[in-house]
Amino acid sequence: MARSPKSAGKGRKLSNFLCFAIYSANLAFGRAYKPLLDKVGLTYTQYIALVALSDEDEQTVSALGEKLFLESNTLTPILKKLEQMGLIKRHRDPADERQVRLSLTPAGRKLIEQDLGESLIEATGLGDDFPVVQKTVSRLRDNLLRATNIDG
Amino acid sequence: MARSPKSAGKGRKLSNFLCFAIYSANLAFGRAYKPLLDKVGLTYTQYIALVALSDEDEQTVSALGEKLFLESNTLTPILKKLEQMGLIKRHRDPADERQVRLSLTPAGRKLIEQDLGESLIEATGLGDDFPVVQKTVSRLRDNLLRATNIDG
DNA sequence: CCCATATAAATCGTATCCGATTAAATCGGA
DNA sequence: TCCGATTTAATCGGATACGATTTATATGGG
Repeated sequence: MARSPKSAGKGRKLSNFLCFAIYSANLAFGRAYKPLLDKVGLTYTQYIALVALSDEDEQTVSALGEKLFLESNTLTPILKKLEQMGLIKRHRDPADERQVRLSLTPAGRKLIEQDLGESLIEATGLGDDFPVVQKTVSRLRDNLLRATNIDG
Repeated sequence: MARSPKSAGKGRKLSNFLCFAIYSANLAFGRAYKPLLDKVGLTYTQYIALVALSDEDEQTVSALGEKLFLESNTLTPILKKLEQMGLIKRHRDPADERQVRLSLTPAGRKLIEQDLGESLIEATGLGDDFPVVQKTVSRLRDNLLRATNIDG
């Protein structure tokens, strides 16, 4: 919850914390997606996982985790649910039985191709700044993770 | 997970989704704070709640919820934990027994005044852009919530 | 005064996150 | 070859989020 360097003295206010802006913006995105995702019976995280899986067939759980910044403890239950819903297939890699390979089913691919959330671009109110903000926040994330892993 | 308007055709890639940038940046902040907060025995959300409580004494749960964009279903367990740790006091308002009033204890205030997370400002790698990004993301959040509540 | 309505907080069930541990499979050096 | 170290998922427990419901209190019209 690092604060703005500007507010040095007393103002320990939430509104000056970048981490709170990110935290609350994440909640807001989840709520904005909710009505859209309810229609197809997906949660926010399930949808993000599906998008990442649409990128490439036969990914392992670890590879998916690297894209999503998550690990098997979080992903395994979500992936089992997606499989149970008929949106993905999971199977052990015959060449290395430790790994589980993941692929979208036709139903899963069809769902992703609907481009849910396209309608939310306008709701961000960012206009032409949209790609700039996206890149800035991604860089912020990468910087934080790098700093955390070096001296954490 | 609204995508950049630029990537119209095939690129349904996670890296083009603003909501994923926010989602993953939030995870990154949580991980960056973890070692700092572990030292004082707090979780990320508990810390955010404490900062919001330091703003004003005798807030109600609802008022705190408006600042944090959370409701009593999420806050009550967190507040009970903070009380149990001796960092806040909770008591029913005698003038309206439905409401619970919240205040930091001296221990709670002392903890907040340590300015944990100050060290993370540099880790964001944003430099002078820090306050700009903070305001942009806050505006994004407010726009999303407004759009969600109007036609959601 | 009485009760229907409204409001505030708490409770409950489901779905994430995450640290720590476990189980199974693979790998590598003696 | 054999066994310890490593790797990959999965499991488990604690702490959020959140929709839906419940409980307790307050309010207002008749």
